Amino acid sequence: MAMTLTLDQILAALEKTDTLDGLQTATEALRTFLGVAHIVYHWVDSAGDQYGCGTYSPEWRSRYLDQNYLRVDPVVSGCFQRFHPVDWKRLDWSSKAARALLTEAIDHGVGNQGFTVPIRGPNGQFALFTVNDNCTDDAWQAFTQANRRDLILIAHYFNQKALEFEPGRTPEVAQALSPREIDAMTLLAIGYNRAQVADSLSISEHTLRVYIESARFKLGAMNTTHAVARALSRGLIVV
Amino acid sequence: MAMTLTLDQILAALEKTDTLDGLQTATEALRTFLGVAHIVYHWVDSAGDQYGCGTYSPEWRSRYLDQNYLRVDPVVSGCFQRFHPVDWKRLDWSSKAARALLTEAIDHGVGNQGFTVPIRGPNGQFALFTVNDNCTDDAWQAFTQANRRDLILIAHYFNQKALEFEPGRTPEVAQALSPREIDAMTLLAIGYNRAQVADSLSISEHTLRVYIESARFKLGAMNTTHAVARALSRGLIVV
DNA sequence: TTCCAACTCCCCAATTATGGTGAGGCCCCG
DNA sequence: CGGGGCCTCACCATAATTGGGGAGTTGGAA
Repeated sequence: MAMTLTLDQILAALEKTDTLDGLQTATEALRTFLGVAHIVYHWVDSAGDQYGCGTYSPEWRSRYLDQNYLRVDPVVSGCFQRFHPVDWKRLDWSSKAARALLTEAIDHGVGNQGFTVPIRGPNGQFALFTVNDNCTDDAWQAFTQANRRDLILIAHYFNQKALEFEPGRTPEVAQALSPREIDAMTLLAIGYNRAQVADSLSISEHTLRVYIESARFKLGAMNTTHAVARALSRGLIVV
Repeated sequence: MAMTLTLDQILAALEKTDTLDGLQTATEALRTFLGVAHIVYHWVDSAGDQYGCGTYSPEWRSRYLDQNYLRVDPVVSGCFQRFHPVDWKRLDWSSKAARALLTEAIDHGVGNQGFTVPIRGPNGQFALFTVNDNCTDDAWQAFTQANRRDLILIAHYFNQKALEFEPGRTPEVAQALSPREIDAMTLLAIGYNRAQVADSLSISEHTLRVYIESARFKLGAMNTTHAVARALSRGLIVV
């Protein structure tokens, strides 16, 4: 079968997709198009849920979830700290857990080469788009250099599509924090206690409490630490 | 002068840029290349700091900063809640302040059409990449449709460059937390109090305290909330 | 104009977190 | 085989946070 698929066609197909299964199909098509072993789109959810579509074997996928490899995967933590796409070779595999993960992944047919594009959306949404293959370093570098831009674009479109499917993504957005609440959360996040925060904001500690409590309410948080964590992971404050 | 500039050349120039002025130059070149009135890259910092390079008039730029228009600009708030690029016409201009802003912007030569790409980086970094022009709706739609992908890519490269200039963005190598410390931080970040965390981990609350304190020490944090915030923003835990 | 959200201030009592100190067992690496 | 990090447990006293009340001002939106 001749290769007639183009990037344009794939992106157009993505735009027309109206089910999650559509993403799965697009992923398969993409693999053929790019000529790599695997393509994975992986949404790392703030609630610890994960959604992904891709071409990894079901065994590996469930193994990854069961073992909570998310916690030790250098691809996840490495990409979380970076903006630009990353070649797996450039990540930190020094920890034993990480090396064990890699070995096991290769055993599951993941391939020895990988390239992952981090993607971020509103409310601290974070996702990964990965391609990988089994080949030499040189071949892989040539591939990633040649396709870098397309991969960035594809990752972008995948995420856009995935966000459209996300249920209840919009309602939470409405609850923005007021300026004072943001101030309070920010100062708490940098380690100030209530007395220090109140002092920094030149308000009474009593007033501060009102802000903290209303922020907690808006964020659906059970306590201050929770509220700050949510504000952070939703990108409402930055430290 | 013939138009010989290509997207490749601009992106290559961006990659070679090694000063902030370089971004300014690239912005100007880009305007010529795309044939629009203005190009602006705008980094919106949560602390209220803003960095931008672009082709808006200095008057408008300082006016925008002085008046703290960031707080009322529908482009900013609208893009903050979206993942995909946005045409200014699709934003919410219903508030009086927003309409006043738009009128004033047009008076300052900003143009009646705009298209903005939101971009997000690690640690909640948020930036905008905007093109705008003075033309009809039809012409503008044709332009944005034709250049959408390039604009996404350019925005991406601009942000990558800008992040490289950011001081202290590649800070001390985050000291890793032990598995138990990660457990503790994670459970605290999802709102559990110490009793609940200890219960979840099936350890005594006394033991838990040891983890929290050692995590706090490793993270250089002043209190639990601070420690959780740091663990989150360093990507050591994902909530 | 009227309403609402945001900002500001206050008390009391109960609950929770923290600081300081100490100690035993386990496993890995040099 | 010893040092170091990790996991586990405990007490005491103090500091900090939280829950549940109530109340007045202001500025923008319907």
